[in-house]
Amino acid sequence: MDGARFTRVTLRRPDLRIPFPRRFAARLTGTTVLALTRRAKYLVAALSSGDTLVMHLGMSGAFRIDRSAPPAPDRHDHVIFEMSNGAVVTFNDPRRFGFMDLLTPRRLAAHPALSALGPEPLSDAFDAAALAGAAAGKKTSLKAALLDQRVVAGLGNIYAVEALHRAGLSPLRPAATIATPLGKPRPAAHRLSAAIKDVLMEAVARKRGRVYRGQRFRVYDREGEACLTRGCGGTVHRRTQTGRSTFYCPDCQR
DNA sequence: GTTAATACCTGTTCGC
DNA sequence: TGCGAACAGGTATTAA
Repeated sequence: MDGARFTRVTLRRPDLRIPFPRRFAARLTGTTVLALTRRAKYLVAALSSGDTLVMHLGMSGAFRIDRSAPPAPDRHDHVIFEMSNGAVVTFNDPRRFGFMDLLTPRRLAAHPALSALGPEPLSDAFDAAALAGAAAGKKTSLKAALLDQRVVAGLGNIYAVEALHRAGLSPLRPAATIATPLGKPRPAAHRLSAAIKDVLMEAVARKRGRVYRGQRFRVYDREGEACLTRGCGGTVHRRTQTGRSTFYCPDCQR
């Protein structure tokens, strides 16, 4: 998409999860994509107009790229970008949990979610020290801290649960317990930061990110089943934390 | 300032 | 079989 220009933008409804900004299509049309990047779970397109197109797939969103005439849109094709290079980019989102926004430089800099994002989990900037520093002093649970995008960017419920299980850490323990009073990493912070990287790298390698149900995890969605930790013999439990399902083994996750 | 709870949305699954 | 309730996800918003 880099270098391509929006020749036509079609909105097939006025909103996704939230309304499109005013004059969305008009402000995009004629601008060129200077760079397309990702930050946390956001897709970010820097535009020749100076604005920034921010896109989020929610949980069921997907882009389809057609190099020739696209098929007739179905009822979940919500946005159609026709590009100067001939590509037609269609955003499809059955559950409509995604969203798009078009930010001026001023609004981008002041964006409360984007500007406060923590480090990318697969980057060198994310390690035990960074994790411990972010968790130190927090009053919330370790699980809730992992879902806080200011602590680590882009981790979702399933992989937070999987990483805690792999690290042998209880999701219920206070986040601050992985750090010393001075914010230095305890052994738990080393195990957890490594587990997060492992879980994400394996997920990327599998390239099956769209399949949630039916996919087998080590602990997620396995309530009542045997814990898979070697030599554990425990049973997977389930509970709700901050409105999201947590799966864990009380025997091997401390 | 921090943390928790709610709203948003609809395809799928579950229980009666 | 059919129907309605519950559920899942991430973030913006509101409340505590």
